[in-house]
Amino acid sequence: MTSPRRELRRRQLLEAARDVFAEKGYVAATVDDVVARCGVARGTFYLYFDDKLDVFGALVSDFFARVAGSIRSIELGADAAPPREQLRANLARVVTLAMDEPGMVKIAFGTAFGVDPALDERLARFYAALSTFMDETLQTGQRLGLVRGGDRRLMLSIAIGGLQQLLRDAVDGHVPSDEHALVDAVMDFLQSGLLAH
Amino acid sequence: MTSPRRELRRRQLLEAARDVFAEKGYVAATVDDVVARCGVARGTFYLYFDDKLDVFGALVSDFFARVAGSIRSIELGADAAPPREQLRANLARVVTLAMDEPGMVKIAFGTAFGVDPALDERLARFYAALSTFMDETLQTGQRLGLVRGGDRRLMLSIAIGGLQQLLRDAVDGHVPSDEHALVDAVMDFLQSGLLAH
Amino acid sequence: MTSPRRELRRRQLLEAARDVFAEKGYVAATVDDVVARCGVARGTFYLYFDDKLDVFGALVSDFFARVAGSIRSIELGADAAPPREQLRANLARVVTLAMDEPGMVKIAFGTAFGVDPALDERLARFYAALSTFMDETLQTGQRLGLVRGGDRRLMLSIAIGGLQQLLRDAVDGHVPSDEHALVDAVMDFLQSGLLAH
Amino acid sequence: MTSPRRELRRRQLLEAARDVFAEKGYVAATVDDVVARCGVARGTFYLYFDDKLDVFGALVSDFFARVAGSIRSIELGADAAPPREQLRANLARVVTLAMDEPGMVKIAFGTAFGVDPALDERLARFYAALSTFMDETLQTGQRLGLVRGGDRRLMLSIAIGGLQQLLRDAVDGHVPSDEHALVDAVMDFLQSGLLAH
DNA sequence: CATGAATGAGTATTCATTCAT
DNA sequence: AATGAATGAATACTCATTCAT
Repeated sequence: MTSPRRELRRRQLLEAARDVFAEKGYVAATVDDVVARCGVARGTFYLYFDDKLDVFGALVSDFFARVAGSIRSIELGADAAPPREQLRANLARVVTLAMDEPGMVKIAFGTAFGVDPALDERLARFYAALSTFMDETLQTGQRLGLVRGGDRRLMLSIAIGGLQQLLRDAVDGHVPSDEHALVDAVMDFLQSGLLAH
Repeated sequence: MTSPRRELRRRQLLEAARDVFAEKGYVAATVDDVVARCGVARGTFYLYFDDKLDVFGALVSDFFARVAGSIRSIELGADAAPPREQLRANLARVVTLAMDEPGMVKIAFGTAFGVDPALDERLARFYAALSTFMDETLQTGQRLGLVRGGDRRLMLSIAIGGLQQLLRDAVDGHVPSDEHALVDAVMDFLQSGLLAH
Repeated sequence: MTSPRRELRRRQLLEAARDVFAEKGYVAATVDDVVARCGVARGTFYLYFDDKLDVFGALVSDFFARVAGSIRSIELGADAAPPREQLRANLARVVTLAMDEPGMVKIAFGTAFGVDPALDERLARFYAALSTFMDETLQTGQRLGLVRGGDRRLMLSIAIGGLQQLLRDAVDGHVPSDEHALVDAVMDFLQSGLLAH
Repeated sequence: MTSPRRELRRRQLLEAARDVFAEKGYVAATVDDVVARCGVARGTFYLYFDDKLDVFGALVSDFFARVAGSIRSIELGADAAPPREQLRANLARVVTLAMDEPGMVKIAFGTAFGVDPALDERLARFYAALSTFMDETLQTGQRLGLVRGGDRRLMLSIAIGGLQQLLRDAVDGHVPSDEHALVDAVMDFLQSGLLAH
């Protein structure tokens, strides 16, 4: 059904779209840009995707899936690593993934609402899924006394926003993109905040 | 030069633009939407602004100025309030401002990059200014031992990103928008991070 | 509200559209053709009409209204002309109208179903209105003994189809377009059919 | 030359095309629709037909041939049936054919002019052929005193248009499609027109 | 000051047709 | 014979901006 040739072309288009979106943003990017980068004709694009939003969705949903897939549940067994180490390892995987896919970081975290209602809905779904997932994690953490008390929604909003911005800035070269340093910075923030004690 | 009448009309247009941008986003918003909301003709818009980007710039630069203006330097004199209280007071003023101008929060923090190179540059300038301003504050804080050590750019990226997201979520109704609760949440984060001790 | 200038331009566009539709048919006609014939820019068209279908609708509904408006009810008063004369006069007015607007005859009677669902609906509404109107007339005629008995729907289908085709052929030059001859031909058909007695 | 297998496939494609054209109209119908209904690949279509217009032509010319073939010349021999009966029999055969092929009625009588110049020409040729054929019949009828006098082109235009419309309406369900009733309606019209005597 | 008619560049999308496999 | 991937011409529609009145 999906011949290897077809699969290859699809992948080519996805990569081209990713690069174009990352460079010019979703709105400014044209289907023409994408096919030109692929060296195929305009119509070819529509053999693989319904429209511009469809590629965007494919790109973002795949990226979010990989992000989610890189996060492991914190194990509490006697022979498991300390929770804080597991958390750091999760963070490290996410950071690595992000640094490996700078384009996707720009796309997934830099595409604003309000451009296209259909796009909005799509992004909202992704964020909601991510949020729910993280909320459950946090809830468990609180129950186990690993996470301090407080309104989880507020804590999450700040934490996710902070991580997003850090990754975005790293990708844009505004802050150093050394993975270890990034992970440390986040861990420090999560452990101690910003102020001296 | 600027008759009061002219000033009034300009302000009307600015408010209309703010509302339209907040509702539909910069890209989807049309000059037509703006003038329709004002009850003036298409051409009138161009008597007050160079183009669409010009209103956007006026809106955002004014907002950033007000944000910056609401922040007071931390005083260390013997009869000054404790630094932490001053920090909280600053935060409170920013949060109040943001909750008073939900539209501007959406616009300033929710406008996508990549829509228009000129717009990108404009937004980048504002963020750079904000970042520089905060960096100086942080630097002072570190020198005085009020802020823990660490790479300030990383710390700032996380803190600013976290605050932005929190304000955005509050404005969008994703998290409760009680000002006191928001301030507390940020203060807690700055003081203790997320993890239990 | 509708300035005379605006009204003029609208009329120009309507006439251009009518000519283009008549020459190339609804499908083959492009908005470009229409504006080119008017010497205005592409966008101007959309200041006056929602889209291609909108002009078509305006054209056809106006034409049907004029056709309907040219038909007078048959008067039966003592001092009224004989019904057959009144019928002939009605027919003559319709034929005159049609010969004055050959383009509209082509458009109204030569645009097929199946091109565009929205178009279909529009045409169907017009035909339904015409049919209802004629049916009532026929019903009255039967009651008064002026029209022979029989299934009115079938009689109408044949009569309307016959008249339509005659007008179309006259407009296309397939049959002579002398108005008097056309009226006579239809009257003869209505009175005696085709076969000798 | 034409293997039975090839012939079979061709027939499949023709029927699929007929159904698709009847459902969506010539313009809206796509080659894709046709091959999809056949379960063959896009390219296969072009192994049997030059292009879209070619199938249309094959369909319509075949249908017109069958219509023409169902009409017998009026015999005048002493032992022949009365001419009026022969006329009715011809009519009955045409109506039966039409009701057996509702799709073809829609296609042949319901395809718009102006879609494609080549298609226009093709349809015009068919109508011209039908018209010539009928004209000769009518001429004979007039010579024999079976048909009343008058301009044959006008009479034909009305009669053909009336029959076409009746068949179309029957096929579309706008009028009852009982074959006997349809034939009677046409015969009545040909014999007596519409008005009472 | 204000108007609003006019402009025209810019883009997503469809689909008949070809051709290498 | 058959496939189906690829082509690319063709078109409707939007909207920021200008300018004559």
